[in-house]
Amino acid sequence: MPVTLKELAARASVHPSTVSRVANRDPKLRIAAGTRDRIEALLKETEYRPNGVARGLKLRQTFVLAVVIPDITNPFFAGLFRGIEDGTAPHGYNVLLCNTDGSIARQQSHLQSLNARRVDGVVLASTFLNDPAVRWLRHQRIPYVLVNRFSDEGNDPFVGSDDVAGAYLATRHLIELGHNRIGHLAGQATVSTGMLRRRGYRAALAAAGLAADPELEAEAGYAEDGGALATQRLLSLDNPPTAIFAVTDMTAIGTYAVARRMNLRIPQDLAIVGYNDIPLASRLIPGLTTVHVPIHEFGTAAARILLDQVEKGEVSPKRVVFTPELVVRGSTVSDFPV
Amino acid sequence: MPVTLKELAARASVHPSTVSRVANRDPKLRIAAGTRDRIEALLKETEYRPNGVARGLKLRQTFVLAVVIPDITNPFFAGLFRGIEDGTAPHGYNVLLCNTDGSIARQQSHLQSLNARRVDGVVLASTFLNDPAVRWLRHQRIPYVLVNRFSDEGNDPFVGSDDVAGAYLATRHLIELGHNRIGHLAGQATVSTGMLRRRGYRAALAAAGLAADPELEAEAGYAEDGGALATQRLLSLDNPPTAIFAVTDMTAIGTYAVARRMNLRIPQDLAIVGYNDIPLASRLIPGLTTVHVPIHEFGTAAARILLDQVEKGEVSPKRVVFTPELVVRGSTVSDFPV
DNA sequence: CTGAAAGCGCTTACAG
DNA sequence: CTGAAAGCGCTTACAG
Repeated sequence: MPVTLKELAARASVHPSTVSRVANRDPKLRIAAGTRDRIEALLKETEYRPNGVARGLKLRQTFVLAVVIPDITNPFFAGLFRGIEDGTAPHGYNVLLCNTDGSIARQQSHLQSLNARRVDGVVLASTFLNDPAVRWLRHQRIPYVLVNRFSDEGNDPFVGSDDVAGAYLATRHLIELGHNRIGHLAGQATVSTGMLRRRGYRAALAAAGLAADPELEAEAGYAEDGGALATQRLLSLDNPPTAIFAVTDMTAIGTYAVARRMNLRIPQDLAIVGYNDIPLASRLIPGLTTVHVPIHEFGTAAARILLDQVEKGEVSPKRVVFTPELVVRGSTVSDFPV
Repeated sequence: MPVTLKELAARASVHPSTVSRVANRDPKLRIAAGTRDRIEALLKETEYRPNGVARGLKLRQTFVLAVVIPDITNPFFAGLFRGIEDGTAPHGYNVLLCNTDGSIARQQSHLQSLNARRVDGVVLASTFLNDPAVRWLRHQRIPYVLVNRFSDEGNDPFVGSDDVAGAYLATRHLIELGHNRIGHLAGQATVSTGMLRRRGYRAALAAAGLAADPELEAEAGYAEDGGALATQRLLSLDNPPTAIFAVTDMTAIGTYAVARRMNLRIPQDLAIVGYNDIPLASRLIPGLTTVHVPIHEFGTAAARILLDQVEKGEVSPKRVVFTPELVVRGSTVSDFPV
């Protein structure tokens, strides 16, 4: 058992409150130099650190935050987590990690548990459109920030990228390369990134005077498996696409797997563009052309917004929206240098 | 502010202790059926959940665990974390994630902070040989389990694989393919996996009657960068290796990058074997031959050991050591099917 | 200048 | 069968 304030007070023959004030360097504490020295020596000797649980109860602040994401094995979320940890650890916070696997039920059960633990704030990166969980967070007055995906247009603290613009860039790039049958591996229509990237894809087609063909849009989700299945569907069309824009890099990796199985050359037989620029994207062969977003900065920006709420009680929703950039690699341009 | 026991008690005209007993389904509580119904209705209506902080203070159990790892962006640790979460969430625990980036100082500062928070237990996957932090955990009587790496031979709760055997398998595989200049990208000598995999590598050479050449062992660490640098060193030898056994898959990925830059064909010009079989290994082109360990099971096994200590107070150190298996892919065998 | 007290929200051994 | 009390370990407004 670690030492308590009471024990220390007994050993120093002072009141526990005095030890507490010395330990917390209370600036308005006037105390005899000898007493202070005695207490400080004791503090050092015993390596006293206040019990965080008791402190949390009294102060109504736990210095614990939580990150709720679909899946940490997706490199996007691993990078995001690092950004959040890097942004909050210097301020004395620890971070709980909760994976939902995209399940609404698991998300809600995690949030309830986090609320019972009185975490100081939540980073939510697994939200979907019109998410009741977000209303619930608001209602419970739990500080939160949404990352990457939003729930309702405009009203929540949010960090993300301009998904329409990013998808537009990706699609226009393929058009400029001469493709006119461009498939889209779409995210879920119930998720903002899915909806907006699809919108950007369509907008780029329209701007180029290409007709939108519903057959070329295949719901694929955000993981490799879904990407592979949807790719197969697109490639088995009578008039298959020559290029694919995938809603995320992980989805695009599913396309790589199918292309390989079918002996299709990338990009000669099938060009591919992803989204996010996870570290893995540049390691694929050929490298994956993708829309770069600053993943780590998503995390640090979210950390800042959350800490502003927790520590300064800022109420006004803040939004940080990064401008995405196209990164061209070998999956769209065949003579791309290694 | 969430509702408290006291408020509920006032509304139900009973004592808070009675509400507490109903909420906790105290089996030895005798109570008038009407009173119980009234209280239960209130509990449901208000969605009462006891304040976890207060509960933790009273019960001396927080239902919070912590995972300390080098870096969550390394897929090995992401998979490990999922195993731990999957093994502990059903029991009502949440898990704090702490990254050390291999820094001893950060590891120690994290552990101190976790101790102050009174986490119920710690999974430590960032330990090195003779780690004072492990002695400290023992001394503080914080339940813990080491994963993948151990600190002192034999005495701590531990989950890992037989590193010597795994490295032996990897090296023997290269020998059987006819290689006799086999380089080793070694982990740190201060980390058990580094030490033991090097030992297995040497043992396989010796068993085949091949002389160990110190020049062929290059300290590379556990990340891509170190792997790339060490590979360059090996390949610039007068008599460079024709094959490389890397201490981890991530290290091996550094070798891929160098091979690509130098226009070396894998495996014809340079064969490569990794360790861990992270999901990425099979996605590389060619696929990475590697030593498979059950990453997710590392996590669930560690969870079980930790929970046994926390909930049953088991003291005897438990060790779970998995037998690694070689997975052959295209990085060592050129006609390996896709 | 320092101490005593109250209280954060629970749980549970003890009374009645 | 239910209630009252103590106490987990802190912090801080208030007394003296």
